[in-house]
Formats: sequence, structure tokens, C-alpha cells
Amino acid sequence: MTPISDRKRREIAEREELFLDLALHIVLEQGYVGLTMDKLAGATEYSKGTLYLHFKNKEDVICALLRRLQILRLGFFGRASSLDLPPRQRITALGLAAELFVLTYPENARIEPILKASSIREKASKERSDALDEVEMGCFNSVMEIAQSGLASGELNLQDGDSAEALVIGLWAMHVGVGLIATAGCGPCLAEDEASSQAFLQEALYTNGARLLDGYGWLPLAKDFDYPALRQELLRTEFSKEAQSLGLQSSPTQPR
Amino acid sequence: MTPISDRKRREIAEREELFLDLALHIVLEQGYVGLTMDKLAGATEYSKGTLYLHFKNKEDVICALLRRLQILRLGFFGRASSLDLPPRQRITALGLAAELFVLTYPENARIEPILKASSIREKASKERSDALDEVEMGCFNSVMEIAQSGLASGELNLQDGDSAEALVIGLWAMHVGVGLIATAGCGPCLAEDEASSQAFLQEALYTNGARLLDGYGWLPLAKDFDYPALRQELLRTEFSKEAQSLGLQSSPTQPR
DNA sequence: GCCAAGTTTGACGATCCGTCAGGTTTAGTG
DNA sequence: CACTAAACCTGACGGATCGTCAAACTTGGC
Repeated sequence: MTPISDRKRREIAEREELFLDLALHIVLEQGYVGLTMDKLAGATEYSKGTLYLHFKNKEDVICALLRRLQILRLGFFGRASSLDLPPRQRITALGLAAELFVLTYPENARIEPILKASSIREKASKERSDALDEVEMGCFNSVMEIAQSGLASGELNLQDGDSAEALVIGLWAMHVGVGLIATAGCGPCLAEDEASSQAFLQEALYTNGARLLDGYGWLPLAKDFDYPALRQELLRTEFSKEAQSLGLQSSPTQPR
Repeated sequence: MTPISDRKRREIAEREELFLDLALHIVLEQGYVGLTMDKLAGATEYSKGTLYLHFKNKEDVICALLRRLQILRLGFFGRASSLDLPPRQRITALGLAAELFVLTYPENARIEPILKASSIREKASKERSDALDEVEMGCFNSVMEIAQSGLASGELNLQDGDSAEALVIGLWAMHVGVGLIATAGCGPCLAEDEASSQAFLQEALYTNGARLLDGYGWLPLAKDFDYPALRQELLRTEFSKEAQSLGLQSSPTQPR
């Protein structure tokens, strides 16, 4: 039994994916409290002991779950960020990517706040927590990189006390904040109707992002460039697949 | 034993305060997971049964804890919001109030995300959850009211798709987001040194708030009014007590 | 002094976490 | 093919916690 075999290794990786799929299913259906290691083991063909070979504890499962999602987010961000566009247009594209990510993987909104808040990070294994950090860092840096290229090319001019980092924190905080409000509500405000309030919040996030960048004087300002058209175009090109599967009508130009 | 006695009622209310004090102490010391109903009962002179006469469950305790804090926040907001200043100055004052609140009651930052994230609201009693909503609504409305008076007096002019609600959501989301990042970190980014990164985040929140309002074109713009001076003045007047107890040097004008 | 209503208690059943001794499978060997 | 040792998996179990409720206790009016 010397060769600790690739097959085995692959099997284990596959099994972990399976565990995470099932865990996600349970969390979505019954919430974090509803997720039980016994239940999860029962849902698989394996026993609790095996589960604990993969995950240090329940918190570790959540951590792994979120990491899997954040990798997808990073993918979206990367696609937007590598477009051949001027910085402000690129960051607008990234904003769109963030929106599409949220819409495509609504489960992220359920998992992320669970992990952010309670002291889950402390209990999860260090490796997994670090792995998650790494991906989140990547997302943050995608934005940071655009800000820096804006500075470099002169469309973004910071004043006295400002910094690119502060700007990115602002965008990031707004993104995180809207996500949190969307799941937790801020009080019951906006809670009238689940779906429409989600749409309103996403809309508000876009608007406020644009206003914030305007406030920093990042050119071209919203009034000087047709960002909505850019978004529409991106929905037709880079993000056409996502737009389609979400059923976003990309305001057809001219049906022939 | 006919008069169900005011004394008794008062005693019960006092006892609840005591419970909350002790619960807060435990949460601050040992985190949410460290808070145990047995432990809490043990810390009081009462038994678990009595605890459960006050609170439906553990989640209810957290909910009550946060509500007590949010009432204090509402107080801060109210004081700022009722100042006799033009709208944008007033909302700046409210921003300062929010900062001071965070500094004065750092425990809020520990409790709030716990409740926002995990499915605590679902398990807490409806009454308590509603009571919390009410206070949070009050806070939100403080901001909303200022935005509306800005609209009314013409310093704030919204464009096409914008709305006062969206603006307030933006500010609110940024506030919430920064709070979450401050406790959870966004990845380990900024985590170099606990205290200084907190300060940076608060600073960033102020800057971004100002930039956002500038982006909406809410007059007077940051460049046309000395908002830092206004903040200093408020620290010397309305919020002198808080500034003092926080040891904020309010850059003395002229010691005589 | 006595009783009934109101109040408090803590032992208990139920649930869940994480472990580990022991059973089962696997893959190489003669 | 039989055998063996390492790798793998299992599920019963100890420990911790939640929330309940029947019983014990306190209160205050008569």
C-alpha cells in the first residue's frame, strides 16, 4: 500500500465537495442552527467520524462553504478587472460583476454574514480560515488594483487626507453593508416585499457607488459618460452567459 | 395580594437590567459561544428558571442586549439631529455622533454583528425583535429626516433615478459595513494593528461619507465649508462630555 | 396562624458536539 | 489465493447545553 494513490486523493477531494454540497443544501433549507453534524453525516453515505476527518468542526464547514463561494466571486471580479477599459469604466464593470455574483449565487448572502459575525473564524481551523482570507484578499485587491491604475493614469486625483485604500474601503463597506441589510434588514425597513427590496438595494448600491466615485472626482463623472450603456453592453458581451441564465433582458438593440 | 404591585414590577425591571449587565459582561469576556444560560444564571442570585421568565431563550438575551445599546445610539442621533444647523451640517453632526457612539460603547460592535448575522432574530421572541426594530427604525429615520429637510430646503437636489431613501441606504450601508469590517476584518486586510486599523476605518468612514454627499451634490460641498472645524466645535459643545471622557483633545482654541 | 396566589427553583429529558476504540476494507506479498 | 498490515471508516459514548415543569417556597391578606 505504498503509493498513497492519486485515486484516493481524488476520491477524498470529491467527497469533500459532496459534503459541502449537502451542507449548503441543509443551511439553505434550515439555516445555520439547522445544520447538524449528525444530519450532515446522515445525508451522506458516510459517518460522522469521516466528516471529522475533513472538517475540524461545524464552523470549519461554514468556512469551507464560504471559501468555495468566494472563489467564484474572485472569478467574476477577475473577469471584470481584466477588461480592456479605462479605470473608472473598469471599476463600474467590477461593480456589475459583484451584482451578478450576488444574483447568481444568492446563497452567498446567506453564508457570508453567518461567518462574518459570530465567532466562527475563531473556532474554524487556521488553515481553512487562512485559505478564506487569501481569497477575500484577492477580491479586495482586484478593486485596489483598479484604484491604483486610476491614480497612475490621472483620472483619479486624491486630495489632502484621502487615500486609495480609504476609497476602496468605502466601496467595500457599502457592498458588505448592503449585503448585510439585504439579509438582516435594517429594522424591518424596506421589508415590504422580499424580492423588490432586494432589487432596490442592488440598485441603490450601484447608484451610491457611482455617487461615491463622483465625490472623489474620479473621471469620467457619471454625467459625462453613459455608464448604464456600458453595463448593458457588458451584459451582452463579457457577462452574457450570466445575464442570460438570470433572464436579464439586455434591452435588445435591434431585433432583426 | 390584589395589587400586583408596582414594587414588584419595578423589581422585575431592575432584575432584567441586572441580567443584561451580567450577560454583556460574559459576552465581552467570553464571546457569544461563551454565554451560557447556566453561567448567566449562576452569575446572578437567581436560577435558570427565573431567567427564562424574562427571556424566551439565549437569542432573546442578545436581542435585548442590542436593543439597550441601540437606544443609546438613538439618543446620540437625536441630539445631533435636533441641532439648529443646515441639513448637510446636521448630517455631518450625525456622522460625528455615530463615531462617538461607536467609541463610547465599543461593546456595540461586538454585539451587533452577532445578531445581524446568525439567525438570531428568528429564534428571539417576536416582541423583543419588534422592539429592536422600532429603535433601529428610529435611528434610520433620524437620517432620513435630515435628507428630506435637505431636499425641502434645496441644498440637496436629486437627479433622475435617485431618491433620498437610496442616499440614506448608502450612508447606512457604509456605516454598517465599516462596523462589520472593523470586527470581522475583510480578510486580514488592515489587520496590522488592532487599534490603529480601527482608527483608520473610522477616519475612512468620515471621508467616504463626505465624498458620497459631495457625489450627490449636497451643498455646501466639502470644499466649500469647513466641516472639520464644525466637528471640532461640536466636540467642544454638544458632545463635550463624550469627547472628554474619551480623552479627545478638542484642539483648545485659546486656553486663557 | 393559615391559605391561596404568585414566585422561584433545580433536576431532568432532549439535543448536539467531537472523540476514539474497535471493526472493515484495501493493496501489496509469498 | 490466502494472509497481513496499514489505511480507512464507524457509531456508541462522554460531556455540555438548552429549555421545561412539577414541586417547593414566599408573600400578604384575613
